[in-house]
Amino acid sequence: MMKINSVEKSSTSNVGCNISLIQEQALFKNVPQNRLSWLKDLQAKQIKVPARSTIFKEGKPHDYIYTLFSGWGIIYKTVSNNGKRQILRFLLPGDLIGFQADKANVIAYSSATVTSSVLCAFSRKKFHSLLKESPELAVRILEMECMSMSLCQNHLMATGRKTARESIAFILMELYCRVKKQVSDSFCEDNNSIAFPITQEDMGDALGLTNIHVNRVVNELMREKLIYLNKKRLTILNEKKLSEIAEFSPTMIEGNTLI
Amino acid sequence: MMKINSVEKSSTSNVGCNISLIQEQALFKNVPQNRLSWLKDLQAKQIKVPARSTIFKEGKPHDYIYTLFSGWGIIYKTVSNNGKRQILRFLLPGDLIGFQADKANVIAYSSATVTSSVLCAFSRKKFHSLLKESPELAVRILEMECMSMSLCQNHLMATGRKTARESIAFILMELYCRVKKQVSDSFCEDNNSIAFPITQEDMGDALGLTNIHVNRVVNELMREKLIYLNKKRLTILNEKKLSEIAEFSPTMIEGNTLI
DNA sequence: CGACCTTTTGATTGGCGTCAAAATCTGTGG
DNA sequence: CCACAGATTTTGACGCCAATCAAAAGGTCG
Repeated sequence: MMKINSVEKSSTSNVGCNISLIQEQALFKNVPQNRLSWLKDLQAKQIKVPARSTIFKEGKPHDYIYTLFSGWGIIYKTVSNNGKRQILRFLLPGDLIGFQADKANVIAYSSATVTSSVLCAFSRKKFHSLLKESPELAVRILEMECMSMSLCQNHLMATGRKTARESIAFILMELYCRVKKQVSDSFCEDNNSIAFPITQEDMGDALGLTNIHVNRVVNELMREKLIYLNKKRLTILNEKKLSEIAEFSPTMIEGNTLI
Repeated sequence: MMKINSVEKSSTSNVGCNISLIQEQALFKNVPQNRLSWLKDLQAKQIKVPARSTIFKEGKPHDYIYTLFSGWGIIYKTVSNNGKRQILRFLLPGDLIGFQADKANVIAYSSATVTSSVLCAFSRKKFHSLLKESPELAVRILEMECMSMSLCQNHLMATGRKTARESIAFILMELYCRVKKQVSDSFCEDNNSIAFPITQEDMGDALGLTNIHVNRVVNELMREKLIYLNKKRLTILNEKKLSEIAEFSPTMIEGNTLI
């Protein structure tokens, strides 16, 4: 599995606040137009970040929260006594990054990009003060955090009580469906296929397995003609069978609206 | 590990709405007095439930959400092809139960009591409509869900990337500190000791281990004089050493206030 | 083209599961 | 208050899934 080795580069090109840009974000789906004027104060900035670079590090204070505009990312924690990495979640466009933090703005996990990505950064302080003013925003964040919680619980279930074969089938189906739902770019115009930029080592670090064992299982699934995975592209050849092995259902990634 | 076997009993004694009772709840910590009048509409009911009984079942619609007044509980999921159980979280007094649900009020996990317990039930529908009216409540729920998310992420880290010894040390420390923080009854007046009603099978089902292996590791920790676990009581004999093994820090269970 | 990722294959090891059964604890009813 | 049934803990023998170690092959990008 991946041991600690962090890349520290980030080319930031600030674009300033742009309401129409902000409105596109899943985050502000239910916030009424007249409430969006508040967002000027957030001084949102667009940031372009290269692949495999750190967004923030666990244990350090960090004054921004982000939404992912384009690209893939991860949040993860590191076991300090042996350097092993646990990926907590794969981030896709529209996802919120780094909302949870303690009183000193310290985040308990790290975040990094997988592909080159575009982030939208918000001041945490201003974001928090906005929560008071806009119940819609608070509820919207709550909806998103509930979705993240479900992902985390299913992930825990896979890691704790499923075999390598079952849990690998599970994240493949989960990521496939999340991409189909959240991303609508040229990468996924094929019918049963998505761009799949994560490595087998990433998959192992998400599921508590080694890249070597992930490789053996992935090849087994390919020999059985359930999937085809090659050159950063995943094709689901037998969605029904794979879902059965995984005990995956698309309802698992449907969010809920609270208001 | 525990395979599916559910007890279905619940002696409900409704007490009706009681504002002073509601105010005591962690849930309403920051909600101003004048906003609490809304809560009359929630028609909160107190329910006394015996040990080891089901509160709700995964996959079924359920119209109430709860706070745990007294006692211990769990939320869990079941792998349907083999009946294995994954405990997602141990519930302690003050915890919110069953907030996440889909559009049809279906909850993705089950909940059960460990000890005999007192719950406070709220109508989900009325609770949701209250979210609109009271930003304080929405933010308070958000704070609680962020805390739950942290617990889930640490739990995933333990299950995915820690050894049995490390992850068992971890949940012992986590539960010990959570009880010390959340519970202030006669059960925990001893200095390094708490009432600890869960079985070794429960611990295994939380960490993806068998009760047999949990037993071997627990006895190893006892031989090393790090803990003493007997008759549903846990004593931490060497908190420093145990925390090191677990990579546990009390900051992990400190929540944050957003407003 | 060369350095570094990432994937792949093989051999071996070990942590934890499985199976089986005894010992101990706990709660309940007579 | 004791007796008994079921739950929980404990012990031992054995097996297997996935880790580890090692190294080659294939990809990717500056």
